[in-house]
Amino acid sequence: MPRTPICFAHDLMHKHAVNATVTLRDVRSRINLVQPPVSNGEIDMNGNPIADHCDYRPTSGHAGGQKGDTCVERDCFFSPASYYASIISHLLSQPEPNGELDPSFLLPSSQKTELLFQSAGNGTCSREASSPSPDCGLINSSQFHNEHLQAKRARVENIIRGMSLTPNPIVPGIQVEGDQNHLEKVKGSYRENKRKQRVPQQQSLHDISLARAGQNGIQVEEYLQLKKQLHILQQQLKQLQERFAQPHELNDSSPSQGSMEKTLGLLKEKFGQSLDSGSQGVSSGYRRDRFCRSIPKTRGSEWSEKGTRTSDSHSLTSEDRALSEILKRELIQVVTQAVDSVLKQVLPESPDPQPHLPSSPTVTASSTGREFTGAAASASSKWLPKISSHKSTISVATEKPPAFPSYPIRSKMERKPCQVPPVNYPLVMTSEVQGNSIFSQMLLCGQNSPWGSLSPKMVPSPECLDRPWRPIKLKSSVMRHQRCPTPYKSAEIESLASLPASNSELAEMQALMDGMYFPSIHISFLYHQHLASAEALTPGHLKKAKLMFFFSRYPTSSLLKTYFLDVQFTRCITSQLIKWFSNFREFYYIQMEKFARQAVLEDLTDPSDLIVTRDSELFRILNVHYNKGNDFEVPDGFLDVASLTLQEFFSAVRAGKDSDPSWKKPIYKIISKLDSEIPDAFKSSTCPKELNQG
DNA sequence: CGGCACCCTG
DNA sequence: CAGGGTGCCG
Repeated sequence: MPRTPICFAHDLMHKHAVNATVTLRDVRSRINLVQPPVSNGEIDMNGNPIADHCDYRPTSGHAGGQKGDTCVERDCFFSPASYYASIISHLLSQPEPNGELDPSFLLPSSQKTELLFQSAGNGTCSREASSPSPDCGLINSSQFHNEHLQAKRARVENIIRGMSLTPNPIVPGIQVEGDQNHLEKVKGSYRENKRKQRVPQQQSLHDISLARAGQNGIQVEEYLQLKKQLHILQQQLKQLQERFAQPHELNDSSPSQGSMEKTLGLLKEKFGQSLDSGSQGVSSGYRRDRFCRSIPKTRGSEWSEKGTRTSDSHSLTSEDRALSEILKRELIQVVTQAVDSVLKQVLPESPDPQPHLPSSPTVTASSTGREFTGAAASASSKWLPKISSHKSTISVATEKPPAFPSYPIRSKMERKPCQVPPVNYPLVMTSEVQGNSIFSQMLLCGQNSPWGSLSPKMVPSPECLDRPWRPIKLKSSVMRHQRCPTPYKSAEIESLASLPASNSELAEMQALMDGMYFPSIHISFLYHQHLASAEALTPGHLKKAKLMFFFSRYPTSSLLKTYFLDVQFTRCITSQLIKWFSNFREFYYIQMEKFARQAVLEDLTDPSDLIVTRDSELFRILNVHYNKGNDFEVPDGFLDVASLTLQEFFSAVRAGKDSDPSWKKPIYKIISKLDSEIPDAFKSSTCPKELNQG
């Protein structure tokens, strides 16, 4: 019987839920035209008419033909051209040796949207509003705090000594010259760094915040105050960086008093000088040099997590490395927290979970499984920040290729350009932290659990919950998005550094520094955190793994390591995680086989009739298994993989291949190639907010 | 041999 | 979901 040829375009599909959705939906629609659908007799789930501009072609030879590994054809063209033109141009500009697509270019990821947005802005980073009056930071606070510093010196020495063996800290890199020792290391991640450091990002936060401030009627002073705080934080970050860098530079000799003196002198210098942006070249040349020198050695390792983890470790013990990593994360976390705090205040009217989608059709996940009109934004919306774009057309297209001409999304999806902050990144903090003085709060934290509360990688394991220094709850998944650079990276902070600091803020900074200088508490705390995080996998990890299964059926152990950063991977833990996924697959394949056999019994002939939709029983079973509570929106890509799996099983069973004891292996091989990229949000232990609720 | 995947069992 | 067994692979 003549079949409708199908174009699966799987290389796009399985990596990009949105695209895949369109393709399969389209396919399904066509199938529905040819013959009634298997289960539910309605038309296309979206109620859309059948688009007819996809050039279908026979694909996988299900009906007995031999099937290659790829099993799909890859050419599928839609209109309008605007979207696909960009795809094509991307393809042309991104020659991949293996012919694989860059998974990032279709997904409506934060990165993409952000790129769009950034390209919409102008590229300058200096703004008048960022250069307020430079005369409010002239207090000589070294005098003010001299005694205090003296008193702290011993402790500072102590921590410096303690950190003398720690590897290179993380510092937002700016330049790499002038440090041959670390040049090689930096090279590896330089590309990524460059990408993260792009000026437009600074621009975006800056302008956006400014625009918001103005729009919302927030007083300029208030805004500037916040910026000042950011500035202070940044200064403190620099101090930390230098503090890390110094022991490294002097690692031949003992962490000397000289190092200490330098650091303290630096501190004094900063406190004692205006931080006038315009004139910092003179007064801060020394600092800047030092800062920049410290960058190459510090930047390389953690901001690009992959592959560099071990690069800085020749002479370090694993414990030192672990401590270093933890410290690095804390730094990132603090910056993130500060930015969140500022944004929260600058954007006070956006506590609404989806404030910039007021009339968006993406509002609900379909509990019934039936597609909602906003399916476009559904697939990744929970995980990837939606940063609106001036070019709403492209933004929409990114989220869903306009393969459905009648899709009424465009007008509804338009957003105000100023509504940029990615609200899908929770800005959830306790009220304490939301207070105006985040530094005081940080200090406050420091008394019990300095920084520990900010650890992004701590899963609240039972042991942790009982710790006296139990962290205040602070969630921010802004951090650690390797492939989704948020607009709030250190570059932004840097851009705000041209602000003068007030006396009180300097005092706060001092206090903060003091808080950080409790070495004994601090170090032991970090070690405890580290050890605690290593012990076992928790139910939260299991749930996370299950959700990850929607994206990856065959994760490698190395991939798992990158997504379970709060787990210290022993052989046992690794095996357990691997085993989990093995169990997941087992259940998955059992269901697939079951339904495939059922379809065979029902005398279905065309494998392509077997489409797993959200309202199919098979999906329901899978969803219950992997997504109990239905609090995570299953990506469409999973439906596609499930459909293909089902079809493969169906074809095999129908062809009688199941008489072969190893008849499933070819299917496994096929499915194993359909893993898609797991959203970066999973890298954060706080990422899927659903995980923390359950 | 270790690591991994699959299978079977409880 | 974990344990244990088997088989494959580098």
